[in-house]
Amino acid sequence: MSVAERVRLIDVAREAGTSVSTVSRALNGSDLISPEVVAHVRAVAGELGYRADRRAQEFKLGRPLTVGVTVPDLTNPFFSEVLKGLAAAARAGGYRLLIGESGEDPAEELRLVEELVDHSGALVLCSSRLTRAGLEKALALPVPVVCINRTVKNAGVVAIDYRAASRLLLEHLTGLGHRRVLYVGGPATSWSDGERRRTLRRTARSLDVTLDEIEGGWAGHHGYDAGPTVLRSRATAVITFNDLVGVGLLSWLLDNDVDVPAELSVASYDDIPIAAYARPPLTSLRNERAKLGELAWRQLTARLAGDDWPGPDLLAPELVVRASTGPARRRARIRTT
Amino acid sequence: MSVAERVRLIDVAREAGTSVSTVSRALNGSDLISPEVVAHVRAVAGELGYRADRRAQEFKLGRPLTVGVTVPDLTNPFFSEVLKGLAAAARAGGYRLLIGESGEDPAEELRLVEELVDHSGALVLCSSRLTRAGLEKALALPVPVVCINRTVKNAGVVAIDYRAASRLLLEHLTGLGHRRVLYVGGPATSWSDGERRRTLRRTARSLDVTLDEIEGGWAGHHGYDAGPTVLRSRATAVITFNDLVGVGLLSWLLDNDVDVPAELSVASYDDIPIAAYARPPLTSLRNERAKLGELAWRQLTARLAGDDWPGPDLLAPELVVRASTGPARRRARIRTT
DNA sequence: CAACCGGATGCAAACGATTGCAATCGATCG
DNA sequence: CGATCGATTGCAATCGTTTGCATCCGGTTG
Repeated sequence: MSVAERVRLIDVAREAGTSVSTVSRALNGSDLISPEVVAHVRAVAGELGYRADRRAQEFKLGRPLTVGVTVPDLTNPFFSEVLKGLAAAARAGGYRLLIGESGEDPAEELRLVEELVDHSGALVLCSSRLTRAGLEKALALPVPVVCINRTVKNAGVVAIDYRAASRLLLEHLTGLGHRRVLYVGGPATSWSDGERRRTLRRTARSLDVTLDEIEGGWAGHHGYDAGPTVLRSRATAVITFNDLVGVGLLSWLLDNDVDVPAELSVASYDDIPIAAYARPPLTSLRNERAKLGELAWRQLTARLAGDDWPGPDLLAPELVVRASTGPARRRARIRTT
Repeated sequence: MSVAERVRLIDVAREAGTSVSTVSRALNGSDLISPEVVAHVRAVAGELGYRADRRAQEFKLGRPLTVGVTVPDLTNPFFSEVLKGLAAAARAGGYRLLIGESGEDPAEELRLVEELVDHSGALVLCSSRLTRAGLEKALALPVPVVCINRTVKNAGVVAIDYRAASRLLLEHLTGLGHRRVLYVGGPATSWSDGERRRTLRRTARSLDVTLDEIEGGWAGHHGYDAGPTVLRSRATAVITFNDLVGVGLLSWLLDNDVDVPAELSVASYDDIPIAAYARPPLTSLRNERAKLGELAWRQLTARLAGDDWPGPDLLAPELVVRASTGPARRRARIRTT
């Protein structure tokens, strides 16, 4: 049963007693063919279980119906949801998604891009970790490129408005009386980490808040491992690169009897589902990730239609306040671990 | 810059002063061509930035270098990690992955399968939610199909050994003195939920444990929403369909001052990363998800090489005991919420 | 009645790559 | 010195589909 012979156009033509051109036109809904013939051909095709060979089709038509996408990490819900939105939009437009995961590695991402471009008519780079030089190379490829969460010239750009995001976070914290805040950073290759730092610094200055920064990463264990350093710092509130890091940090703090938020407030970016189920539930910045994917598709279709790139789309986030942030207090004691 | 003209084989041939056949052979490493010509052609191709048109290549070769995969939900880390393993293995074999998400919907999955098969030379159905009839249809398609976490005839099968899994869980709980256990189920369309139930019942019987079952789902909120029902039950331990549900349930229990594990033990399947960061950390069954993907690829290559399907691959899980399970106690009180 | 017309259909040429086979060349051998 | 041989290279067919153009047909018109 499995691995049967493929039915081709010519088989349908023979069975229907017509030529391949007629069959092709009938199936593709050309108005050059008489209705009876169309009906007959359709019937025969259905009977024989004909399915067009998409490879031959795409080859002949020359225009690939596939969009290549890269993400740093498939297991991060942020990226999965962007993909969800993008996939839905692309599918509605008759396109398919070829997904590649770079594993947070710029070199691997470049390899991936070169591979994907051979199969796709367009490229979407989600939170690209490429170096500047790598990005140049990608943009020189003979297909349109959209970047999600990375601004770049001569490409489509869809990003979260980190300026607004950082302002929301810091205003929330200063409103609670915090004057000293620690940022636990993300991967050095991440453009959005850079943006978070830049906008946090700038906003901190304007709000007269002292901002400290340490290195972190993108996953739960990065947050957990940052625990001791966080505890030693003199900040009364912590902002983490994303919720995974935030949840990891919370876990360490609870393991070490630090009362959140009484002793230390924690807040983060992204608001992925587990943020709500963390202990204590994590204050975070909600963003419409699926919409990022949708907008990327919109930019792409505009470009594929021959227009110039529209301007960058910026998505404003929304602060979801939960129990992990509270009024600033004097730190109970300086501990060492 | 963007959207430049494609360089074709004939352009390289012209520039190099040879024929297309020579160029093709030179680039593909045929030993029929003299080394100097190979070097020259390679140089010219590089200079011109030639990249083979994969559509033409695949078309001509007839064998698609793409594998279609369906998953119910991209945001579930379980599936992402299976994809990771599969993608890595496929890539190493020179294949690409076309990924489709069904959104836990059997009808959508069927549409997806029919779409993917047109673009792929093989199909991997990950935790397929297809109905029996739908699955029959998929298996009748002219490509080999591998099912992950679903057993079926005339297809490759890779699955987690739920019999062993359920035994590990229940033995752990009975070892702690639990005699009445509640299972919070998953989606009705899930084969693996059925397996979990079946093996739990069977093992419960042999261990003389009373097993109750309620309906649940696949996501955190399903666990959270099950909270009241769980609390009303007379069980001293709960097993949830997966960690997302488990974490959601834990969150509800903590919100409602139920002491875990003193009053109620909670354990689960899958051991995704957040299980370790939950409060309390969740006892769960670790499985090698990436390996599931790898094995699926192995089955596929065997089949593509013309062999029969090898037998099913079963992966034994391992119990990771954390703080969410503890000795059974008399329930403090029956509460109503 | 011949010329014409337009709708319906078939013929054949593409698309870009691979590959069996024939052609070419210089060198070797009898 | 001509035949032969092996190593290279080019010619041309091919994959399945789409599509411009020619063809064919019956019916209408002058």
